Amino acid sequence: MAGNPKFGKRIRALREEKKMVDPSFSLRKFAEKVGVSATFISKLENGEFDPPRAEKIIKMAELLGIDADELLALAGKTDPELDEIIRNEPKAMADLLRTARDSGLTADDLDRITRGIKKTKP
Amino acid sequence: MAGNPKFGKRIRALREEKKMVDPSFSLRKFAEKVGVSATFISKLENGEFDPPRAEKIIKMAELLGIDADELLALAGKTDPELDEIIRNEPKAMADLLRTARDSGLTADDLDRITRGIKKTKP
DNA sequence: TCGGGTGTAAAGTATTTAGTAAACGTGAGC
DNA sequence: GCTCACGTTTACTAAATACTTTACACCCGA
Repeated sequence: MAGNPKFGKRIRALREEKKMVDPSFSLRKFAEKVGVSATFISKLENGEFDPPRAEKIIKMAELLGIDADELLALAGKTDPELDEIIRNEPKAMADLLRTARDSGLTADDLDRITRGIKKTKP
Repeated sequence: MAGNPKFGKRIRALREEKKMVDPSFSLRKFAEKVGVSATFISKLENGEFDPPRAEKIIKMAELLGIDADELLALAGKTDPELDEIIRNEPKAMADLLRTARDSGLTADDLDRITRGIKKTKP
């Protein structure tokens, strides 16, 4: 268990912010909502435990009102659902992703492509 | 260890094919090249062991002359490199992938997009 | 007929992952 | 000055992952 300070700090910051307006976001209550022990959240927020599995990170993102994929990325993980999508068309998807990387596509570029797909394939 | 018959059968078929022209593709020699024990390859090919980690699957694909991403998909895995690409732009990438899935894009559709990127972003 | 190479089987194991339970010190409110 | 909720610390651990070692039976050419 190496720990991930960045992830921990992010969770703590968001949770404390939420706790201001909603006291049910104490460490213990939050832990219960996520489905882990209070110890785990404490160590996690202090960067002493590694982030939990994807499923629980997604739950945390939900509770804290942030984007799950961003939080997963911060944890060094990926939504298993995305891997499944890749596995459905491995060669073409892998090619697309590597090309996107090698061409230095920005988030905006990617969004444009996504909108293009939605437009032509309703 | 549940085992994965499809993966195992694929490896065996490809290895035996290779062995026809190159005797250094015996089970033992192949195992050594991949970096695992002969037992492991035997059990793997008989669908009694789960596929090894991505790194070794990629090595197998190399040795057998097939696409690594396809083989990884057959193993129910994804090249960690692809997850890393996603993590670099998590929201936009996740959006793109889910949109591709929901719009039912085929491999050809994906290839067209990839070619489009290469054309406009040299 | 025996040494070497083939694949297979039984049993075990190191490492990693993903956490837990229980006790502890601290301050806030009654 | 008691108690209650807070976050923290110490000390583990269950289960999964990713394999290995050793020994076996079989066949082929010398």
